[in-house]
Amino acid sequence: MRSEKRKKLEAAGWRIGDASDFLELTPGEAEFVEIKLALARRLRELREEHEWTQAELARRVGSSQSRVAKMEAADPTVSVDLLLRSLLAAGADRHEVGRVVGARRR
Amino acid sequence: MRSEKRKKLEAAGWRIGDASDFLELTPGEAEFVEIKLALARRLRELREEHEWTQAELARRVGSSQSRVAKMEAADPTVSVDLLLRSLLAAGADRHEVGRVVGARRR
DNA sequence: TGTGAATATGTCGGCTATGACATACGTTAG
DNA sequence: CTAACGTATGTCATAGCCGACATATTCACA
Repeated sequence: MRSEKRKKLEAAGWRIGDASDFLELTPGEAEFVEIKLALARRLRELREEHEWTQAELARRVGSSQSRVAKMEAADPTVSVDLLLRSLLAAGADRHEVGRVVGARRR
Repeated sequence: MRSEKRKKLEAAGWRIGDASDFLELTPGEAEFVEIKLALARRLRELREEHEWTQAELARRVGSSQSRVAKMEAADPTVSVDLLLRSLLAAGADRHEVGRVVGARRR
């Protein structure tokens, strides 16, 4: 499996091979990336709990299978807005989203 | 003061006078708007606690005074991404953001 | 092995959120 | 009153996210 560090850097919009491999994120940037990762993980969990395909979730959200795949991968082109809307469409409520955002590593 | 109902509709991207005055939001849409409003409220609180002007916060976020004003007003053109980044730049951590997102009316 | 379903990845035109700027409004002090 | 400061509102060009689509990859099962 790919390293957590690498995953976070890619979620932050970086690509391996960039000179930025050695750059650090500010605390705020790091927190932002972790929040996105947590939302993405929970989205996949919820989808699987419902036994929906990505295409099925996409239909419910009004999006596409490829974008759902990118959401679950915390792709840098995916906004928190879309992750949030998708989580809510997948049945999460405010309280659960807050729990996901605030939780330390699962 | 403007009614809460109206504030939510405007945050959802609607304008008074629209025929959509009578439309309802789906539960997910309503939750989404409430989350945005909660984040916006907390951002203003944090800024005021620091005794920063909107311009000062804008400088720290890398944005502009007008956009900070729009954030705090939960303007429909501001993303949750930007609200999140701003909250983190204002000193909130993951846990606090989660608390804000998940909390019922303040 | 092959074959189909699910998921991942890459790309693209269109739309939207963005920072910047101008300017209006509100408040407080002189 | 006026001036200074903070905040609100409107507009604009551009960057970035969007759904959609094509295609590659992975997986399950026979």
